[in-house]
Amino acid sequence: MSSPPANPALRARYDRRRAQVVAAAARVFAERGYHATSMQDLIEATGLTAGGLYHYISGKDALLVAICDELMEPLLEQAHEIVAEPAPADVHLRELVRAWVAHVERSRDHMLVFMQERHVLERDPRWRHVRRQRKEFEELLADVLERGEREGVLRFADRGLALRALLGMVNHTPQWYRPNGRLNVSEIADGYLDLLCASSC
Amino acid sequence: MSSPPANPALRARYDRRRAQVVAAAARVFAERGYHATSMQDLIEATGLTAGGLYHYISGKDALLVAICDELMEPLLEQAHEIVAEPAPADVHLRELVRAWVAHVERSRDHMLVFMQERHVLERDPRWRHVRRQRKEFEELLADVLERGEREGVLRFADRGLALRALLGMVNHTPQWYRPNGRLNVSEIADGYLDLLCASSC
DNA sequence: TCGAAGTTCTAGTGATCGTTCGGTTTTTCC
DNA sequence: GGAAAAACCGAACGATCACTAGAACTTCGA
Repeated sequence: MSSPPANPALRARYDRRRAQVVAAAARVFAERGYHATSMQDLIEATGLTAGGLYHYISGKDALLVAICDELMEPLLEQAHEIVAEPAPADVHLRELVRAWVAHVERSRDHMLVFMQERHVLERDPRWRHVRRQRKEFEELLADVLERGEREGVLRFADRGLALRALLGMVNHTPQWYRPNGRLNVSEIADGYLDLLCASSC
Repeated sequence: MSSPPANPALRARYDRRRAQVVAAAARVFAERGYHATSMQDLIEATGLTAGGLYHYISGKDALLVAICDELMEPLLEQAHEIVAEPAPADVHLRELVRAWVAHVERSRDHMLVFMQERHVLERDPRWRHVRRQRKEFEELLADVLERGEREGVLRFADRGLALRALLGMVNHTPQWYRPNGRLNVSEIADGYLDLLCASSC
């Protein structure tokens, strides 16, 4: 991989092209899996050749990191904005889940890759920051659930299990969600919330 | 791979050894992922050598199929026994989820592999029967939910979404479940059911 | 129009992949 | 104890893997 161009205008074009490469990689990784995808597959998906592809990335694993970053950074930023607003915990929870499920629509491939290659990310020390992002999001959720009970606006038979169930439900969504399906993303998010706190909120 | 011994006693020993090989493969696949695991990894995990390993399996993919079969066949059998008993649908559902979650404890590695390599199984025509088994189990669950509403013992805001949520919750369980953890498998199963039908059963 | 910067291509590299096969050791059974 | 069956070994095989070097082409500013 060469360094990106210094000229700002050219840099913008470089970034745009690189984003196309990452998006194509996300599509193929989501379909075939990261390890099952060869550079040849990526070459065909991008329309480039080997050398051209390596002009934009340092290696196959850099693509995986880029995909995870593109997923988690905007989600985390959005999440922090939500909980920064003064509001009761149940409102925060609803907005968090809606933003999260909305990501299924916006970045379905990214989420599928992130879930599918979880074990890769969990083990490699190079990808500690991806692990930290996931952990940060889950802790943010856990805090909201805990605060909800303290504020009296949420109640769970078992808060820990409720968190795990929520993570399971939402993270499983990209496996079956189809655009123009029967339910849109806010209906799905609200449906999950109804299940999670049918007895409280 | 050579054919298994004809002699029944020797055949039993052969099968036992082969089961050990499959179990070792499940452990490594669950940790590293199917494609990321090399035959060298499996050789080290089994304590055999390349030739010895291929005495029991026809190839790497046969191990994946064996793992999925070991998971789905007993689960499906158990599920059919449960719904064959005369009982209301809510009872069937509870027993189904309990049996299912119990599989997390019994075959955690198998479940992790089955979930992680879902995309492999979904695409390859050789593994149609594994897909059919998964589909059969999900349809069995769907039938119980539908019957529960018809019988008036279950009620869901959205039955389709409830099924998807249940699949997400349970299939996500092996990601966080630890033996000797705070909750045992029936507590987990009942917790899921409380979430799923807090307003009905 | 010319040189520089940026982009893409071609033709490979060594390493590692899953797998094979002839041979050796161990076990079984009469 | 001896022959046959079974279990296991390990040095290879060809294929494919991720990746690279260097040249060719394109785009851009002056």
